[in-house]
Amino acid sequence: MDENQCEMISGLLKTMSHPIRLKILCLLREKEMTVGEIVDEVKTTNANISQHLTILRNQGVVAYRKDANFIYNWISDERVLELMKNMGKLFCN
Amino acid sequence: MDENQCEMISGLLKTMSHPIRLKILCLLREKEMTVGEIVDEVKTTNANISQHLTILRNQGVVAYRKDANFIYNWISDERVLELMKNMGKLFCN
DNA sequence: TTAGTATTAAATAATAAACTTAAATACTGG
DNA sequence: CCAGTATTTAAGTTTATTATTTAATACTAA
Repeated sequence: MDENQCEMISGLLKTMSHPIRLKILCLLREKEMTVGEIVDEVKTTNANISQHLTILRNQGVVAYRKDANFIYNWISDERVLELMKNMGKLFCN
Repeated sequence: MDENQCEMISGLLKTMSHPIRLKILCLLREKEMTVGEIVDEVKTTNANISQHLTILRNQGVVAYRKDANFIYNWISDERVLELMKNMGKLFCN
């Protein structure tokens, strides 16, 4: 883990470390979800979720597609999925 | 990963996500180090390192022992070591 | 085209985290 | 005890992050 990799990973961890964003990633582990569905699961405003989704997208963790009025989101980085799985094993047993 | 676990893990990730703190954890993977040795490796002030070490200790990630004038630090949470190893595998190959 | 739903954007306000500096504490060896 | 080294603490300032509010955009169905 050299200097650049350290920077890169700390950026990723920062993105993942907000409770709302981690919750979103948890939800998206199973299946893709629309913004509205996420709002229903996470206790905050629509605008707030939208902002957190923007951060996740900018980090390259979440991708999205449009369909009619809805925007579907999913975890686009396979490594992040693996990392979540590993954290689950280590800290949730 | 329930609500509480989510909170707990996001706290841990937040602690790990600062570049200086992640660097410190990287250094401590190999062996325990004194504060001064860490300062020599990381480009910032003594006080700054001390503050970051306090955060790592409060999170329960790093433990320390005193020996004469020196304070030796090491990673006390085996799961964090595992997590670092996993991140290395996923993002540094 | 209009009303309605879903989502984003922009600006501000509130909160938290970080760095800097200077002073304090803790220990050692003489 | 004193001088020197290692480390921490506290206070102040700066910077970054988060939440809130309001307005805007994009699409759909009637």
